[in-house]
Amino acid sequence: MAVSDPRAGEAMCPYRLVLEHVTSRWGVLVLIQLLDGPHRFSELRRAIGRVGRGVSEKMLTQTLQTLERDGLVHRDAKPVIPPRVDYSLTVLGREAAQQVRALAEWTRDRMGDVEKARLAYDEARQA
Amino acid sequence: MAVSDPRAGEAMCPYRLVLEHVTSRWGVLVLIQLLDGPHRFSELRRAIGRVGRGVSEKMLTQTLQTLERDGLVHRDAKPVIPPRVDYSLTVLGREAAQQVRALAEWTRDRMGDVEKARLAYDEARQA
DNA sequence: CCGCATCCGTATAGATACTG
DNA sequence: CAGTATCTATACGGATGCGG
Repeated sequence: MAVSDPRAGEAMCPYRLVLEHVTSRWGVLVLIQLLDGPHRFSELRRAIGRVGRGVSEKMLTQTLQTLERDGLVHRDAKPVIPPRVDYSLTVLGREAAQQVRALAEWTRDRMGDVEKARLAYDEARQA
Repeated sequence: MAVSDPRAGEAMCPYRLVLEHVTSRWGVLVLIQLLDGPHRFSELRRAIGRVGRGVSEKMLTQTLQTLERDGLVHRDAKPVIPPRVDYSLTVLGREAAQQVRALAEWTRDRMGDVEKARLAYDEARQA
């Protein structure tokens, strides 16, 4: 189930579930982006879209709902027309986001080594 | 594609791809487990199985191949019968694994807050 | 026997079209 | 603009096969 329905998903060591929410494909990117400060739904979508291929509306919704239910993201829906919803990190969410960002930055810094390893790997099993 | 075929998956900012490998469902658990030291294939499978629902052989194989190709995991196949294959972290992999473990430990520590948030969330939208 | 490849069925991720 | 319904693609697990 991963990031799908916020409620689903018993029958597993509960902390692993939260870990999966935090490390999920879009969860990672949402958390990092929200470290910048609050964002509207579309802002998030656009911001994430800028790096590689973007999120679909559905996945962003699901991800946000899951993170909100876990208490990592705060949702502030203003009753105006057109609707305006702002998302931000809770204190808990900020702690998680910082760790996730550190991991993301590490990955970027080490990309060179990874590419090199991949070349070696692919070359080694060149048929 | 996530953790599937080690080679697949162009058309995306490359570091995000590595991040997905590292944070993938089984990648996380493999990396953490290998911080303990080298493990055989079956040892990994059993060790991971102990927490919640375990990995299938297929997914463990895929995960290990992907991580090996990224230069995070070292594979040492001894030409004996019955076959024995030992997996261990590379220097690069150890760096990643430590960050991942930190995140996992944070998650365990904060489970209480998460559970509380979930209760509030579920109660708030009690139909 | 163990590590791993492959085929298939199913659950879930994910894209697109639609609603208020 | 924010979110939902519907449909398709794919990740994942299970069973099977096979070489060492």
